[in-house]
Amino acid sequence: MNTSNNSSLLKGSLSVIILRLLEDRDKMYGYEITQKVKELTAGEMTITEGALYPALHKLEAEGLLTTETQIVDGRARKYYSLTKTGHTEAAGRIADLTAFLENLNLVLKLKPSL
Amino acid sequence: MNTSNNSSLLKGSLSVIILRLLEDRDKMYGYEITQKVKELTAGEMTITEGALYPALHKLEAEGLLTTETQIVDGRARKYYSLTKTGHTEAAGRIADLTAFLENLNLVLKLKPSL
DNA sequence: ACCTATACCTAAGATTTGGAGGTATATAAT
DNA sequence: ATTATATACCTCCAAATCTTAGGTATAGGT
Repeated sequence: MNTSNNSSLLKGSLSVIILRLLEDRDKMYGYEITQKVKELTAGEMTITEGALYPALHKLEAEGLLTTETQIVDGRARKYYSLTKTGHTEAAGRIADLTAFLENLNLVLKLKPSL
Repeated sequence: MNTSNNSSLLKGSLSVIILRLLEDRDKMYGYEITQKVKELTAGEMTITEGALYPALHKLEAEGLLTTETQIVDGRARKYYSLTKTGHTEAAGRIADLTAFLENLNLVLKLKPSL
Protein backbone atom coordinates (compact mmCIF):
# COMPACT_ATOMS: atom_id res chain seq x y z
CA MET A 1 0.00 0.00 0.00
CA ASN A 2 1.36 3.45 -0.74
CA THR A 3 0.48 7.10 -1.05
CA SER A 4 1.70 8.97 -4.14
CA ASN A 5 5.42 8.35 -4.35
CA ASN A 6 5.77 7.38 -0.72
CA SER A 7 5.72 3.66 -0.03
CA SER A 8 5.13 1.50 2.97
CA LEU A 9 2.85 3.38 5.33
CA LEU A 10 0.58 2.15 8.08
CA LYS A 11 0.92 -1.57 8.05
CA GLY A 12 -2.15 -3.10 9.58
CA SER A 13 -4.85 -1.10 7.86
CA LEU A 14 -5.17 -3.33 4.80
CA SER A 15 -7.30 -6.02 6.41
CA VAL A 16 -9.62 -3.37 7.83
CA ILE A 17 -9.95 -1.78 4.39
CA ILE A 18 -10.95 -5.17 2.98
CA LEU A 19 -13.52 -5.74 5.72
CA ARG A 20 -14.91 -2.24 5.27
CA LEU A 21 -15.37 -2.65 1.53
CA LEU A 22 -17.07 -6.01 2.02
CA GLU A 23 -19.40 -4.53 4.60
CA ASP A 24 -20.66 -2.25 1.88
CA ARG A 25 -20.64 -4.44 -1.18
CA ASP A 26 -21.56 -7.92 -0.08
CA LYS A 27 -19.26 -9.65 -2.52
CA MET A 28 -16.03 -8.62 -4.17
CA TYR A 29 -13.06 -10.27 -5.87
CA GLY A 30 -9.41 -9.37 -5.39
CA TYR A 31 -8.78 -7.39 -8.50
CA GLU A 32 -12.02 -5.49 -7.93
CA ILE A 33 -10.78 -4.43 -4.48
CA THR A 34 -7.57 -2.98 -5.91
CA GLN A 35 -9.57 -1.00 -8.47
CA LYS A 36 -12.15 0.21 -5.96
CA VAL A 37 -9.49 1.58 -3.62
CA LYS A 38 -7.80 3.33 -6.53
CA GLU A 39 -11.12 4.82 -7.54
CA LEU A 40 -12.05 5.96 -4.03
CA THR A 41 -8.71 7.71 -3.54
CA ALA A 42 -8.37 9.18 -7.01
CA GLY A 43 -5.43 6.91 -7.75
CA GLU A 44 -3.45 7.96 -4.70
CA MET A 45 -3.69 4.72 -2.78
CA THR A 46 -2.61 1.47 -4.41
CA ILE A 47 -3.15 -1.96 -2.92
CA THR A 48 -0.39 -4.24 -4.13
CA GLU A 49 -1.38 -7.78 -5.02
CA GLY A 50 1.51 -9.19 -3.02
CA ALA A 51 -0.15 -7.75 0.07
CA LEU A 52 -3.78 -8.22 -0.92
CA TYR A 53 -3.93 -11.94 -1.68
CA PRO A 54 -2.14 -13.09 1.46
CA ALA A 55 -4.39 -10.77 3.48
CA LEU A 56 -7.51 -12.25 1.87
CA HIS A 57 -6.30 -15.76 2.52
CA LYS A 58 -5.60 -14.96 6.12
CA LEU A 59 -9.05 -13.46 6.68
CA GLU A 60 -10.55 -16.55 5.10
CA ALA A 61 -8.44 -18.80 7.33
CA GLU A 62 -9.66 -16.81 10.32
CA GLY A 63 -13.21 -17.57 9.29
CA LEU A 64 -14.18 -13.99 8.50
CA LEU A 65 -14.55 -14.49 4.75
CA THR A 66 -15.92 -17.20 2.50
CA THR A 67 -15.18 -17.67 -1.17
CA GLU A 68 -17.10 -18.58 -4.26
CA THR A 69 -15.38 -18.93 -7.61
CA GLN A 70 -17.07 -17.96 -10.85
CA ILE A 71 -15.94 -17.96 -14.46
CA VAL A 72 -16.72 -14.64 -16.10
CA ASP A 73 -15.71 -14.00 -19.71
CA GLY A 74 -13.44 -17.02 -19.63
CA ARG A 75 -11.53 -15.82 -16.56
CA ALA A 76 -11.81 -17.12 -13.02
CA ARG A 77 -13.01 -14.73 -10.36
CA LYS A 78 -12.81 -15.60 -6.68
CA TYR A 79 -15.53 -13.72 -4.85
CA TYR A 80 -15.11 -13.03 -1.16
CA SER A 81 -17.91 -12.24 1.24
CA LEU A 82 -18.20 -11.71 5.00
CA THR A 83 -19.30 -14.62 7.14
CA LYS A 84 -21.55 -14.00 10.12
CA THR A 85 -18.45 -13.86 12.32
CA GLY A 86 -16.88 -11.64 9.68
CA HIS A 87 -19.64 -9.06 10.05
CA THR A 88 -19.16 -8.90 13.80
CA GLU A 89 -15.38 -8.79 13.58
CA ALA A 90 -15.49 -6.16 10.85
CA ALA A 91 -17.49 -3.82 13.06
CA GLY A 92 -15.03 -4.30 15.90
CA ARG A 93 -11.90 -3.85 13.83
CA ILE A 94 -13.24 -0.78 12.08
CA ALA A 95 -14.12 0.72 15.45
CA ASP A 96 -10.62 -0.05 16.75
CA LEU A 97 -8.98 1.53 13.73
CA THR A 98 -11.21 4.59 13.91
CA ALA A 99 -10.38 5.02 17.60
CA PHE A 100 -6.69 4.67 16.84
CA LEU A 101 -6.94 7.22 14.05
CA GLU A 102 -8.58 9.69 16.38
CA ASN A 103 -5.79 9.28 18.89
CA LEU A 104 -3.18 9.57 16.17
CA ASN A 105 -4.80 12.80 15.05
CA LEU A 106 -4.70 14.09 18.61
CA VAL A 107 -0.95 13.52 18.69
CA LEU A 108 -0.34 14.93 15.25
CA LYS A 109 -2.65 17.80 16.20
CA LEU A 110 -4.74 17.53 13.15
CA LYS A 111 -8.36 18.47 13.04
CA PRO A 112 -10.25 15.94 15.18
CA SER A 113 -12.74 15.39 12.37
CA LEU A 114 -13.45 11.89 11.22
CA MET B 1 1.73 1.07 20.39
CA ASN B 2 -1.83 0.16 21.19
CA THR B 3 -5.33 1.53 21.58
CA SER B 4 -7.28 0.50 24.68
CA ASN B 5 -7.15 -3.28 24.81
CA ASN B 6 -6.25 -3.69 21.17
CA SER B 7 -2.56 -4.09 20.46
CA SER B 8 -0.38 -3.88 17.40
CA LEU B 9 -1.94 -1.24 15.18
CA LEU B 10 -0.58 0.81 12.33
CA LYS B 11 3.09 0.10 12.04
CA GLY B 12 4.92 3.03 10.57
CA SER B 13 3.37 5.87 12.52
CA LEU B 14 5.69 5.83 15.51
CA SER B 15 8.61 7.63 13.86
CA VAL B 16 6.25 10.32 12.57
CA ILE B 17 4.79 10.76 16.05
CA ILE B 18 8.31 11.28 17.39
CA LEU B 19 9.15 13.81 14.69
CA ARG B 20 5.88 15.64 15.23
CA LEU B 21 6.41 15.96 18.97
CA LEU B 22 9.94 17.22 18.45
CA GLU B 23 8.74 19.78 15.94
CA ASP B 24 6.67 21.21 18.72
CA ARG B 25 8.86 20.86 21.76
CA ASP B 26 12.44 21.40 20.60
CA LYS B 27 13.92 18.83 22.96
CA MET B 28 12.51 15.70 24.56
CA TYR B 29 13.79 12.52 26.17
CA GLY B 30 12.42 9.03 25.64
CA TYR B 31 10.46 8.61 28.80
CA GLU B 32 8.97 12.07 28.31
CA ILE B 33 7.71 11.04 24.88
CA THR B 34 5.87 8.03 26.28
CA GLN B 35 4.23 10.20 28.92
CA LYS B 36 3.32 12.97 26.49
CA VAL B 37 1.56 10.57 24.14
CA LYS B 38 -0.34 9.05 27.04
CA GLU B 39 -1.35 12.51 28.17
CA LEU B 40 -2.44 13.69 24.72
CA THR B 41 -4.62 10.63 24.19
CA ALA B 42 -6.05 10.39 27.70
CA GLY B 43 -4.17 7.17 28.30
CA GLU B 44 -5.53 5.43 25.24
CA MET B 45 -2.32 5.26 23.26
CA THR B 46 0.80 3.73 24.78
CA ILE B 47 4.25 3.86 23.22
CA THR B 48 6.19 0.80 24.33
CA GLU B 49 9.85 1.26 25.15
CA GLY B 50 10.78 -1.76 23.05
CA ALA B 51 9.53 0.18 20.05
CA LEU B 52 10.49 3.69 21.10
CA TYR B 53 14.21 3.37 21.78
CA PRO B 54 15.08 1.50 18.58
CA ALA B 55 13.01 4.07 16.66
CA LEU B 56 14.89 6.96 18.29
CA HIS B 57 18.24 5.32 17.54
CA LYS B 58 17.26 4.80 13.95
CA LEU B 59 16.21 8.42 13.49
CA GLU B 60 19.50 9.47 15.02
CA ALA B 61 21.42 7.15 12.70
CA GLU B 62 19.53 8.68 9.76
CA GLY B 63 20.77 12.07 10.84
CA LEU B 64 17.36 13.48 11.74
CA LEU B 65 17.98 13.70 15.48
CA THR B 66 20.89 14.66 17.72
CA THR B 67 21.32 13.79 21.35
CA GLU B 68 22.52 15.52 24.47
CA THR B 69 22.72 13.69 27.79
CA GLN B 70 22.04 15.41 31.09
CA ILE B 71 21.95 14.24 34.67
CA VAL B 72 18.78 15.39 36.38
CA ASP B 73 18.07 14.41 40.00
CA GLY B 74 20.77 11.77 39.83
CA ARG B 75 19.27 10.09 36.75
CA ALA B 76 20.55 10.28 33.20
CA ARG B 77 18.30 11.81 30.57
CA LYS B 78 19.08 11.58 26.87
CA TYR B 79 17.52 14.55 25.14
CA TYR B 80 16.70 14.31 21.44
CA SER B 81 16.23 17.25 19.10
CA LEU B 82 15.69 17.68 15.38
CA THR B 83 18.66 18.46 13.19
CA LYS B 84 18.29 20.82 10.26
CA THR B 85 17.71 17.82 8.00
CA GLY B 86 15.36 16.49 10.64
CA HIS B 87 13.14 19.56 10.39
CA THR B 88 12.85 19.19 6.64
CA GLU B 89 12.26 15.46 6.79
CA ALA B 90 9.72 15.85 9.58
CA ALA B 91 7.63 18.20 7.48
CA GLY B 92 7.70 15.78 4.57
CA ARG B 93 6.88 12.68 6.57
CA ILE B 94 4.06 14.38 8.44
CA ALA B 95 2.61 15.57 5.13
CA ASP B 96 2.85 12.04 3.73
CA LEU B 97 1.14 10.55 6.76
CA THR B 98 -1.58 13.19 6.70
CA ALA B 99 -2.23 12.52 3.03
CA PHE B 100 -2.37 8.81 3.70
CA LEU B 101 -4.80 9.32 6.58
CA GLU B 102 -7.09 11.33 4.36
CA ASN B 103 -7.12 8.58 1.76
CA LEU B 104 -7.68 5.97 4.41
CA ASN B 105 -10.67 7.93 5.65
CA LEU B 106 -12.02 8.12 2.12
CA VAL B 107 -11.96 4.35 1.90
CA LEU B 108 -13.30 3.74 5.40
CA LYS B 109 -16.09 6.24 4.87
CA LEU B 110 -16.59 5.12 1.30
CA LYS B 111 -16.93 8.65 0.08
CA PRO B 112 -16.98 8.61 -3.71
CA SER B 113 -14.15 10.55 -5.29
CA LEU B 114 -15.04 13.32 -7.74
C1' DA C 1 2.59 -10.90 -33.21
C1' DC C 2 2.50 -8.02 -29.43
C1' DC C 3 0.85 -5.40 -25.70
C1' DT C 4 -2.39 -4.19 -22.20
C1' DA C 5 -5.96 -5.28 -19.02
C1' DT C 6 -7.91 -8.69 -16.34
C1' DA C 7 -7.29 -12.23 -12.68
C1' DC C 8 -5.16 -15.31 -9.74
C1' DC C 9 -0.91 -16.69 -7.03
C1' DT C 10 3.84 -17.25 -4.19
C1' DA C 11 8.57 -16.30 -2.28
C1' DA C 12 12.34 -13.41 -0.46
C1' DG C 13 13.70 -9.79 2.22
C1' DA C 14 13.14 -5.52 4.86
C1' DT C 15 10.90 -3.12 8.43
C1' DT C 16 8.28 -2.29 12.45
C1' DT C 17 6.39 -3.57 16.53
C1' DG C 18 5.17 -5.87 21.21
C1' DG C 19 6.79 -8.52 24.85
C1' DA C 20 10.10 -9.88 27.87
C1' DG C 21 13.92 -9.06 29.99
C1' DG C 22 17.94 -6.26 32.04
C1' DT C 23 20.31 -2.13 34.66
C1' DA C 24 20.05 1.69 37.80
C1' DT C 25 18.55 5.75 40.90
C1' DA C 26 15.02 8.44 43.72
C1' DT C 27 11.21 8.52 46.56
C1' DA C 28 7.19 6.98 49.07
C1' DA C 29 5.06 3.50 51.76
C1' DT C 30 5.21 -0.28 55.06
C1' DA D 1 15.14 -1.45 56.83
C1' DT D 2 12.76 -3.23 53.17
C1' DT D 3 9.72 -3.00 49.55
C1' DA D 4 7.27 -0.99 45.86
C1' DT D 5 6.70 2.47 42.48
C1' DA D 6 8.20 5.90 39.35
C1' DT D 7 11.79 7.45 36.59
C1' DA D 8 15.14 6.45 32.82
C1' DC D 9 17.89 4.01 29.81
C1' DC D 10 18.75 -0.30 26.98
C1' DT D 11 18.68 -5.00 23.95
C1' DC D 12 17.02 -9.33 21.95
C1' DC D 13 13.47 -12.34 19.95
C1' DA D 14 9.43 -13.53 17.57
C1' DA D 15 5.45 -12.16 15.02
C1' DA D 16 3.25 -9.64 11.63
C1' DT D 17 2.90 -6.87 7.54
C1' DC D 18 4.45 -5.00 3.73
C1' DT D 19 7.19 -4.17 -1.08
C1' DT D 20 9.36 -6.07 -4.79
C1' DA D 21 9.66 -9.30 -8.00
C1' DG D 22 8.50 -12.88 -10.05
C1' DG D 23 4.97 -16.62 -12.05
C1' DT D 24 0.51 -18.44 -14.71
C1' DA D 25 -3.32 -17.61 -17.80
C1' DT D 26 -7.25 -15.52 -20.76
C1' DA D 27 -9.40 -11.65 -23.62
C1' DG D 28 -9.21 -7.96 -26.63
C1' DG D 29 -7.12 -4.33 -29.25
C1' DT D 30 -3.42 -2.73 -32.62
